[in-house]
Amino acid sequence: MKSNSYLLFVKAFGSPIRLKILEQLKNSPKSVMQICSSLGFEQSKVSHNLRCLIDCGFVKNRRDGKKRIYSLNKETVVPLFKIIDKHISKNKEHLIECGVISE
Amino acid sequence: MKSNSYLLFVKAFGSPIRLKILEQLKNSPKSVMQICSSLGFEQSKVSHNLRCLIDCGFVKNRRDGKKRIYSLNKETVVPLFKIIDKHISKNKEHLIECGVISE
DNA sequence: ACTTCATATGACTAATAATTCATATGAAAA
DNA sequence: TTTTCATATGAATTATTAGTCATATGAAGT
Repeated sequence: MKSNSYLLFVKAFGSPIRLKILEQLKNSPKSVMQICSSLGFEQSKVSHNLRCLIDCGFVKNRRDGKKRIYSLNKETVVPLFKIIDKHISKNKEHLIECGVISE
Repeated sequence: MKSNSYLLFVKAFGSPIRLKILEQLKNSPKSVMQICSSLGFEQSKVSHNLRCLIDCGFVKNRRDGKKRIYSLNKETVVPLFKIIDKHISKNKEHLIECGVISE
């Protein structure tokens, strides 16, 4: 069964903060501190979540002196966002009422 | 910001059991008990998660006498699975090592 | 080599989500 | 109209995930 890799994918993706990080990186590659300050999050919080995104292949990074620059794996993330956009625009009214959300 | 609807989407999608339910429905529409027995899960567990999938627009249902038949919103779910498949096949070795997974 | 800056990581705690259990609802058959 | 079958739901418990804090690492400059 291929659920295990699927699981990996959806769990990594299914998180508010990781979603926000991906949205940040959509525009341009960024260092950890850049992400922190634009989102108002702590460094280690962002680092932990970036690790997860790296592990699951949604982002990659490269060293730049002392910094580390993170960028999107666009091949996966861009079409993913497109599907979500489409789904949301087609189901807007309905989605408001869902009970899973806490934030 | 559109994070809120995105959030809704990714949280609903980012769950092992909901993923498995969606995989079941990929083949054909099913009643709650059919899903239960093919996955070996309890009825209320499945019902709760189906509610979430309904709320977020991934599945729809219709009554059939005493039963209720659930089916996929293929327009969203099928392309979603395609992207995941592609991502997994391109990142197979790497994905194994990810630390987010518990199951 | 030591200090600093940028990031990573581990362990603990806090927040959130999933599961269970008991019960409710609602359609159909007796 | 009551019994049964199929599913839904609420509340409480348990499990999982995220966040925090302290500390480690590692590159670069002094």
